[in-house]
Amino acid sequence: MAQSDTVDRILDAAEELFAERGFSETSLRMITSKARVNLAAVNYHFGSKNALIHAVFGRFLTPFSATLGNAFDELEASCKGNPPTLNQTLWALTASAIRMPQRNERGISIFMRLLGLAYTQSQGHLRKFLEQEYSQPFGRFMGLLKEATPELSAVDRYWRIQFMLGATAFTMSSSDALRDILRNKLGVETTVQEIAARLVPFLAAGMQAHDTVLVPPADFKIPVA
Amino acid sequence: MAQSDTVDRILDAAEELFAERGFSETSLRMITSKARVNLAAVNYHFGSKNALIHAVFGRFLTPFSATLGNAFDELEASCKGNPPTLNQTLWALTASAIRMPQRNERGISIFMRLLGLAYTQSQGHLRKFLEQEYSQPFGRFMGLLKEATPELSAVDRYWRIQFMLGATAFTMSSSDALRDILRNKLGVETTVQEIAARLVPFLAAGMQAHDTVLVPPADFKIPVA
DNA sequence: ATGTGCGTCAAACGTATGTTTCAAACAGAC
DNA sequence: GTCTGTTTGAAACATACGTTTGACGCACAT
Repeated sequence: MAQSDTVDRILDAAEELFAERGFSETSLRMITSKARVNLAAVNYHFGSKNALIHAVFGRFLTPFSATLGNAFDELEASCKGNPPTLNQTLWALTASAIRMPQRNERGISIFMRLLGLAYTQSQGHLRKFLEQEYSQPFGRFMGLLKEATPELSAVDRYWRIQFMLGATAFTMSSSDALRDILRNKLGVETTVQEIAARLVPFLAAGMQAHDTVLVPPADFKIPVA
Repeated sequence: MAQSDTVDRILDAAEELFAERGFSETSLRMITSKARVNLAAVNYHFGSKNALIHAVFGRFLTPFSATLGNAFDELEASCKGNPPTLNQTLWALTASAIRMPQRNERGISIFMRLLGLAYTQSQGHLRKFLEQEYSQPFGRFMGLLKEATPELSAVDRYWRIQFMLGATAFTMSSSDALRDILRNKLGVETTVQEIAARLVPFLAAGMQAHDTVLVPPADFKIPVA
């Protein structure tokens, strides 16, 4: 019943509202009234709205990057010197995300949506915070991708990684809405696990595509690598 | 020197600022001062900020959807009854986007970034506007995709289309920044055409991936379709 | 010349935001 | 019980926002 109650209630409410509506579109008054907490509590406990945003990310990103590090350790150990394959690397990441202890059943959606927003919304302070706080696991993931796709040129790999990030961040950032559409249109229920299970093969196939350019329009200049 | 000047200056400034910073993060005062126009001009000419956002989209989406319609017409005519292939369909879309008359050299980047924002930011009014205004070309594109991938289940196709949209919108929406990084890191210059030439094979390969799930972690439940 | 309609302008409106203030309530140590 | 540092409470702060207002200037038809 000490501070923890207020702090956690604020973080819970903020997390949910940010995921629903974005950062600029969520006011402190929405957060504090959802958390049933006084308005001043946010600035008292966190200092500012931006610091609250950082705290929301830190709360799940710190344990996640630890989990991810362990997953990569296990993966590399089980490969005994050989570099992990692309599929293994992607699955290690995906499984780590999905296995994170959830505060509630929507935890994974919220997690993903927040990451997507972080990447998409141009909140400069957030990107800076994430870069200097979590560059290590990100760099390790990149290194594994490089080892898993030695046949790609650096430029090709760079762009394809961007494509993967895009497909993932974008899909996850609106996964709730997309699930709703699918339910109404085809009457199908979908879990985040199922989305991930469909996403990984898509990414792997794209990452390993042969670079042949098929049937471009006649007047469309194909650049040479 | 009539109204057109003011209206277009507002649209130009708004387009650029929206693409840079998003919708909520761009105030009317930023727009009008960049356009060197009186604050009240926006509400006078457009009625509201939301209507201005719609106008920005309409200005390039209306000619684009016409161009795209023609491209699809040509493509279907050249196929004489056979449905166009996935590659042909993707190239028709890509080439139409690239061939659009540009207001300046960054036109295509701005175009793509705005589309990405429209998809990502939870601006309800924008989504509604786009749906009721441009559902026809979008639906036609979806139909072509369906004919080009008859082997996919409806659910698989739905998700893979979302993945494609994500990779495209996301990459294009930050293509300026990504190009800068590539220039600084590898000393390589990149055009939007080159990005497209790399993106299309990636998308096509992902779209046609075999749905085999390789090397999932032992305790990761693979959902069955 | 004169009135009419359209576009511009500076100023203000009401509302909502993030943040600050300061008194009251509370905890635990002595 | 009293003191001390921490946490809450209601209220106000200054600022920024989208929008509205009414006066003003200017073209052009009468």
